[in-house]
Amino acid sequence: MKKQHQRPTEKELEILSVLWEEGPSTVKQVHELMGNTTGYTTTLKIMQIMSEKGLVNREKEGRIHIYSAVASAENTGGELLNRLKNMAFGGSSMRLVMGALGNSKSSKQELREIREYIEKLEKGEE
Amino acid sequence: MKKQHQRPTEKELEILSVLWEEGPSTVKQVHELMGNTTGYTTTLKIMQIMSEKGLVNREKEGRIHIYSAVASAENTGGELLNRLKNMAFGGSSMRLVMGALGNSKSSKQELREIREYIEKLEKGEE
DNA sequence: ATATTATTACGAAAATTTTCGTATAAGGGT
DNA sequence: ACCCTTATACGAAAATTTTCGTAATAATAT
Repeated sequence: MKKQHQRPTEKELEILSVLWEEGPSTVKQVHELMGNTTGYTTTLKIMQIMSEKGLVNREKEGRIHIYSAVASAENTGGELLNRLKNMAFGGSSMRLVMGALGNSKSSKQELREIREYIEKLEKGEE
Repeated sequence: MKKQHQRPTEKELEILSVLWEEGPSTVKQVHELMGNTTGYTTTLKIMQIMSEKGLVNREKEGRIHIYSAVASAENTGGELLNRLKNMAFGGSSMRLVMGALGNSKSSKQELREIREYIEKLEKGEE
């Protein structure tokens, strides 16, 4: 049995990012959305590898393949966040949130939504 | 002039993590805190490379070297968070915070602190 | 002074990731 | 049928990162 949950590499994360945003896509679509910065076969190859690793699913549709992310952005992102929390913020959610909101100035609107979300969490847990 | 702000690699981040936590340290200290999972010279080598890259400072203290992180955990972590926000959460701070607080259950105490921090942000910005 | 130990320097092997070139195959158009 | 375009397969080069072995050097102990 293959090892589950391996961390995506840099390029793999880029590709996952497109798949999360766009939903199931062909190599061509992904490649174009990444800005054609590398050769087509490079994107293809990495997506093939991702398929072998189990990071993406692959459906044959006629003569082309449609790829889709196996893990959700929330799950994969959550794991990466968790790791980053431990690496850079001493495991503190507080410090991580400060790091996330401190630099990039968020809109008042956005801040209110986040606060409301946290209030909901506070009520939810006893 | 060297390119500023290059992203640390996996291992480099591990080492930075120790330096942020412990403050300026020797190779030996870092190596032990990382759990001796690889040879001593591996840790040494990577720290030397980090020094060349400008990721760490290096002070000669007698015959040993003391390394310290150049960028703060907040800065480096903030950049990585930003990248992750774009890659996995469509650039939304809201979704990122949800990802951070959603999985790992935070204490009421922690949640209150975070909420108060956000309230402060909300007041601070016009 | 000599041996032992601790620390750094350095080069290069090993492992991983990224990139590309070329070949093969399938469709579509003429 | 024949050519042209599009898509995949595959191997291997190139680039990057990680790991280690060995040597040099300085301090410490005997």
